[in-house]
Amino acid sequence: MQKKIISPESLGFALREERKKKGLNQTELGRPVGIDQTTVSKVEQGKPGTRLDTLFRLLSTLDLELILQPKSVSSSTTDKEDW
Amino acid sequence: MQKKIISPESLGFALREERKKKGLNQTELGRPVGIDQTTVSKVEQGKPGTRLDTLFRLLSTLDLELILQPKSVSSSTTDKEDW
DNA sequence: TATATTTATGGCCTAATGCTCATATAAAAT
DNA sequence: ATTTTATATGAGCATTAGGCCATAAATATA
Repeated sequence: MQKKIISPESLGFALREERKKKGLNQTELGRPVGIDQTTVSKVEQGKPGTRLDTLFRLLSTLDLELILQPKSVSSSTTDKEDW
Repeated sequence: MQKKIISPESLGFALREERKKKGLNQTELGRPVGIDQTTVSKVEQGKPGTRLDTLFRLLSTLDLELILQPKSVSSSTTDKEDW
């Protein structure tokens, strides 16, 4: 249902999962927001230099949002079989 | 308690609030993680080009984490008087 | 109001993003 | 096995982040 993001790597991994869940390839994910396939690839691999605007554009295509909260307020499940 | 982040601007704004809440100035926030005051300033102003690694380093100083979730699952309060 | 502290800007510099195109590698399908 | 599709990687190029230094502008405090 929700996924804790603590690094560029975990972000990339979560994004990839969501993309697949939506049945998109990297090209289809990036195209509507003007992001190249090569860039999507790097983001999903967790390149730390990825820029915020790139991230937010991908999030909009995936209908995802970020929540900022104090560390470990997340009760919820053990992180498997989420959304 | 938690804050919805939909853009670099809202992120910057939220970070600034948290920093102040912790009684830190921009220099003190960035120093432990090797980030310059000028950079912190730009992040808080919502520069879209801010890099992910910069963000995560600031988050660690502030003891904050990001949650990735489908759009508007957030029930919670109307966004005033949060954490 | 004067002084101190904090934040915003600008220049200079190096390194890295992200784009386009091309291609290698991997995975999937026939 | 062969062909298609998807992902990863590399080169060249323009743009920019972010460090450092200096300083202007804005806030806070005496």
